[in-house]
This record gives sequence, structure tokens and C-alpha cells, in this order.
Amino acid sequence: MEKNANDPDQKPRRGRPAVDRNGAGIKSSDSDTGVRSLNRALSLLEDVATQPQGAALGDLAHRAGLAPSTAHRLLKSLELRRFVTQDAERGLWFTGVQAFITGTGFLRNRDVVTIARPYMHRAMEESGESVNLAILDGTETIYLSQVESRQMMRALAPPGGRAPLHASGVGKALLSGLSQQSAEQRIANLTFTRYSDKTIREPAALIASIKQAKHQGYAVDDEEHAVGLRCLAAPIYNEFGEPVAAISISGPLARIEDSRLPVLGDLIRSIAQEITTACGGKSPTGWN
Amino acid sequence: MEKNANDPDQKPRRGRPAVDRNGAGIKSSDSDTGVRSLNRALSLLEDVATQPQGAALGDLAHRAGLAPSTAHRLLKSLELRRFVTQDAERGLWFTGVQAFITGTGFLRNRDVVTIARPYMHRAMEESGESVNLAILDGTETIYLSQVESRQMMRALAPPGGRAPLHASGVGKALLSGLSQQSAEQRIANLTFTRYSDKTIREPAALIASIKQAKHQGYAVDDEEHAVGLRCLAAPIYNEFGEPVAAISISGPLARIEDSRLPVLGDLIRSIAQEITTACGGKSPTGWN
DNA sequence: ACCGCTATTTCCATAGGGTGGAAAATAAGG
DNA sequence: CCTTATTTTCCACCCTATGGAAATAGCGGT
Repeated sequence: MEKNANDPDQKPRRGRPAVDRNGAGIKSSDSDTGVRSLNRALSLLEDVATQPQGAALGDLAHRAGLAPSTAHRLLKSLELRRFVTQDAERGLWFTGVQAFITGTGFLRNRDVVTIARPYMHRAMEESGESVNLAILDGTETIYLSQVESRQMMRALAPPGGRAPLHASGVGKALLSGLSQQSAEQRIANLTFTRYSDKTIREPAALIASIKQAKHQGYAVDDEEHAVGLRCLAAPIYNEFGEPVAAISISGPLARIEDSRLPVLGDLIRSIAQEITTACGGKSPTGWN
Repeated sequence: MEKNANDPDQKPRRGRPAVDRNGAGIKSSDSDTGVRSLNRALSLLEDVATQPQGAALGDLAHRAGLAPSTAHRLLKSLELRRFVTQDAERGLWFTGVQAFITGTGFLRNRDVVTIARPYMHRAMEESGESVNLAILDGTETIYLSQVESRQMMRALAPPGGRAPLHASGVGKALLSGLSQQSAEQRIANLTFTRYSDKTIREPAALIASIKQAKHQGYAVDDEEHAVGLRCLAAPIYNEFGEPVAAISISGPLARIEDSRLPVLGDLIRSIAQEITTACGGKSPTGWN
């Protein structure tokens, strides 16, 4: 994915060659490129999606820098296609089914999600904790699917959610799957946001942590993203030995004690290996 | 959801009242309502999402009834926001990350319970019997919500209550939604507690009953849990085709006669299907 | 109960922008 | 090498999205 975004060497395809109109690939905030009404509608759609409690027309219009009437027309148009829904009583706007259905089209391409599903179930059964699958996207990871633990208290990583590379099990696992060079390159672009006292806040420490992860085959997030939350993760490789996804087990500190770390670590590592094999992938051979 | 579509009794909200401009709530195919460019872009987006192998510009334009140049402009605009991605080598279009992220906003708001509610009401009205929603939890099912019948004598399944997998309509419906392998695995762990003369007490009989349920699309509990109580149930699936919940109609033997079984069975099956769709789920494709 | 106040929804004249045909550019096929 | 298929760009026209204003209706204070 995202081949156009970062690959400097793309094979030319048919047709008149595309030309980079705006200097860099910088995403202009709203105007100046693309179809205006579409851009605005997508802004509204994204905004609505980030408001679990529902969003009011006025606020949406204000945040998008639009006149209420314009925002209203676009929302009504989105509603017609079921991309958003309006609450009948309070008039608040929510994300609609069609947006979800369309969005999951993203998953159909990557059969990793489908293939991994039964393995994730098994990992949940064997560990008793929630199991997540995530992919790399720039300086973040994005959760694609989750199998929830049956415990009352359980970790939540809703599909579509994001996690930082430097402060998540899946993030460190994905980094550990890259070559040292690519990993350090990505690390150089990170902003080390602090989430807890234990959050890694400098490149050197992160690189050390990743080296250890690479050595033992799984990455550990020990309350680095949220207090009381521990997480063990391992990378899944494609046929080129590139990490395409990572799988993780996450649960409360109370249940994931020190003594269980090696056990669960080995579990997640071997399951990641199985998924890699099932997908037709292989672990990277060139160890650098 | 869809409160505006079928609920005849909506509370009026603030502002100028909405007026149904086009006679029925009929979704006009493409034009005549809404912002045109947005409609067209959403058509393209939906189309792209249904093409796991990627879609070519020409085909997309043709299917949407657009000039290639127009389709291209809209797609480029969607690409800018990462709602679609273009394969660098072959120029094919795929669903983008942002569509996925935005779409999952749908899950954060409205869960199965909320979405199912109006459908449960309808099922109650059409059947005259109590309607229940339950989820799978280990070797039991848990009732999440109920719409009570208006009859004097009616079945009660209070939210929070539990029912065994082998002796309840919802239990058997949930099992029928699993792959045969997972189902038999769970059945192996059951203790076949006896509730009535008709309670199924051995794995083979349960498997047979579930196979029939899978075949006809709904499960039947014929006084297997309580004497005089009959129950018809069907599974609700998530986006992975996994059964996440089941909906059931339950009432006294006196009212649910043999002749009504197929009728009510079809009712509950089709309503479960509707809820599945409304939740963004899909029936399992790979048959065991 | 009355009266602002605020928020949503509709309407409409305007002009800004989306549209589609055609041309340009390129790869694939014969 | 020439033709065909496909993508991408360009541009003048005219349709359509735009946003201010009006209409409608809760909400809250007095």
C-alpha cells in the first residue's frame, strides 16, 4: 500500500504521465486542489467519525469553516447515501452504515486480516486476553481487527484506531521487523509524545528496545502507552520478508505478570510465525 | 438507526421542520437529489470498495455513467484524502486507509443492541410474541435486551439473564452460525444439563439439530428449556461473518403452533439478516 | 405565558467551479 | 513500426454548488 506516497521509483503506467502539481506531496488542508464540494464533504465525514457522541450541525460547520447551510446540504447528501445518519430526536450526526461497509473494502485487499482471524481467536483463547492486528501507516499503526477477551476488564483497541510507533507493542514489533536502516529512518521522523511515565522518549532508548524485541522475537509494551496496560506483539511478514502487520496480546498489568511475559511472548511470536506462513510470507533472511 | 425512515413517531427537533421532498423515502439512483459531484464520488468510492482486485478508471467511469475525465478528477480528489489509493504500477484503484478509519467511526457509536432495537419492535408487532437479543459467552448465552409481547401470558428473558447453549433457541442459533469445527469444539465442552423431557442431552443430537438450523436459517427450541415454551432464533453476524448475537421470538406453545413455525422462522431469519446488514455485517461466505 | 435566543432547515440569485469533449502522452499488442 | 487502449491534462461553457437570509421551532429565563 501507499506505493505512490513514498516510493521514489515507480514504474510508469499507461497513459499520460502524472505530474506532481504541488511541490511536495503535502496534503493541502482544504482548498487549492481537488473537487471542492467533495473535499468539504469528506472533511465533514471525517469529523463526524471522530465524534462518538454525535456532532451538531453548527459545530461541524464551524470546524470545517463552512456556512451552516452548506454543511447541511453536504450532510444531507451524505445521508442520502447512508454515509452519515441523523439522530431523529436531537438532530445530531453520526457515521452511517455505508461508510463502514465501504471502509471495510480496504480490508478485502489484504487477506492477512481474513487469514489471521482464526489464529487470533486461538491466541485469545490460550491467553485469555484481547488480541489485535495492526498495520504500519507512516508514523503510526492502525488497528485492523480485534478479538476481545471475555474478561470483565479488558483492553480495547477498536478497529480503525491509531497507535504511535514508539509507544505500542505493535508499533515496536513492526519496527523490529524492518531492517535496522529503515527502522532508524522512521524513528528519526517520530515525535516522541509522552503517554505515561514509562513512555520511551528518545531514539536511542527506542532502538535499544527494538533490538531486544528483534532478539527475542516479540516486543513488549510495559505501560508505555497507558498506565496499567501491558502488551506483547510480534510482526507478520510477507513473501519479501517485509513486515506487513503485527499481532498483539494486551491486557491489564494485574493479569499479565512478569512471570507470564516469556510465556505469552513465545505464544504471540509463534502465532505470528504461523500467520506469516499461512499468508505465504517468510521471515526476513538478511539479518542486519 | 434509520429512525427517520420508518418510525412514524419522531419527536420534532429544533429548527425548521424537515419535509419529505420526494414522496416516499425512495433512494433515487444517482441524480435529482443531493450534491451531484459528491454523489458521483461516493458512487465511485462504493464501486472501488466492491472490487477487491482493484478497479480500472475506464470501468469505473463506465459503470458510474461518467466521462473518464470526470471520474478521474473525482478519484484524484478522493486519493488526496486517502479514501482511495492508486496502484503505482498498473494504475488500478483500491480503497484507501482513510475510508477504513472513517468507516469504523460507525462502530464506536451504535452497537448491536441500539441498532437492533427498532427491528426487534417490528418482530414483536408482526409476531405478537416477545423478542430477545442475546450474545455468546463461553458455554452460555446472555440476554442483552428484550421487547415484551403485549399478551397477558408472555415469555420473559430479562436482560443480563443467561441461557445454556444446548437448550435455548439463541444458543443453537449462535452455534449454527459458527463453522462446524468451532461449533463441535464448543459442544465438546458443554455439560448437558436437563431442563425438561425434551432437553437435548447428547452431542450428536445437538449437532443434528444445529445442522437443521443452519439449513433452514433459523433454530427451534421446542420446550427444551422450559415446558410449554417455544422459541425461534436466528444469528446476527459481524463484518467477519462471525455470529456475534442472536435474535429470538419466544412464546407459549398454545400460541406458537406447528403451523406457525415456518412463518415465524422465516420472519426471524429475515429480520436477523436485516440487522446484520444494518450493523455492517455479512453472512459467512465460506461454508464450514 | 411570553419573549428573546439559538439551532436547524429551506429558499434563491449569483458566480464560481465542476463538467466532458478533445488532445496529449504512453504502454501494450500485432 | 504502427495501431489500439488507457490514463492524464487542458479549457471554454454553463450548470450547480454556494451562502446569506428567511422560516420554523425548541429552549431557557423572567
